[in-house]
Amino acid sequence: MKLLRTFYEQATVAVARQLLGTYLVRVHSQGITVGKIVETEAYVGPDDKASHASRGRTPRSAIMFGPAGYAYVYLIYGFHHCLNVVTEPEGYPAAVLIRAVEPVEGVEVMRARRRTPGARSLTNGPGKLCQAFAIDRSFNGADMSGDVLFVEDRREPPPDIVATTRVGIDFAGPWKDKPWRFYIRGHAGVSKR
DNA sequence: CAAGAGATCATCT
DNA sequence: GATGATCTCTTGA
Repeated sequence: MKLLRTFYEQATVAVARQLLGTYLVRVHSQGITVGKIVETEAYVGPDDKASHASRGRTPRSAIMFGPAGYAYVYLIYGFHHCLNVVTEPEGYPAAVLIRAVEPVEGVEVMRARRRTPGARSLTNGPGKLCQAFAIDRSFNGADMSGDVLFVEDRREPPPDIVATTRVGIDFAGPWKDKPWRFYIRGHAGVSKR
């Protein structure tokens, strides 16, 4: 079953944890790609110094202030796109970054879009999975309850979750120590242990 | 296997 | 004008 707005309106950390073990689906004319979500990070509220929303509402961060269930996609380091889903009620800026998935369907399409053919490194990082799933800035603001990009809950038993600190945010002061990165314990598709 | 450099641009100051 | 919610390749052990 497809995850809808009511799911994403929950507390961000709860959404980040519950997304583990669900399936990211991308419908494209080249073929459908599906990946099991194995790693996420939560960016929570106006005070989280690691979050793009910590400097208030800007043209870029405005989407995080909006209603839940929409995609927030941005370009980082001039090269890579990162995919987030906006969470919590409208007016409260928060989102979940999808950091890694395990390729499930459409592996050949993913391989064609990626540089390295190594199956294990196709989608084990936020920039990598965006490339493999053909997700770019045109998806910023896209409705993730729609038919092109969405998440499916296939009702599997909940995974064993590891909570640890987020990656690449050393500048965030006390907020860098928040245990808001989550991944499935022991899973090979995680970007970093 | 680990560490480091370089690539490159939208966004905010 | 500075800087990143990263990735890949190269180097050296």
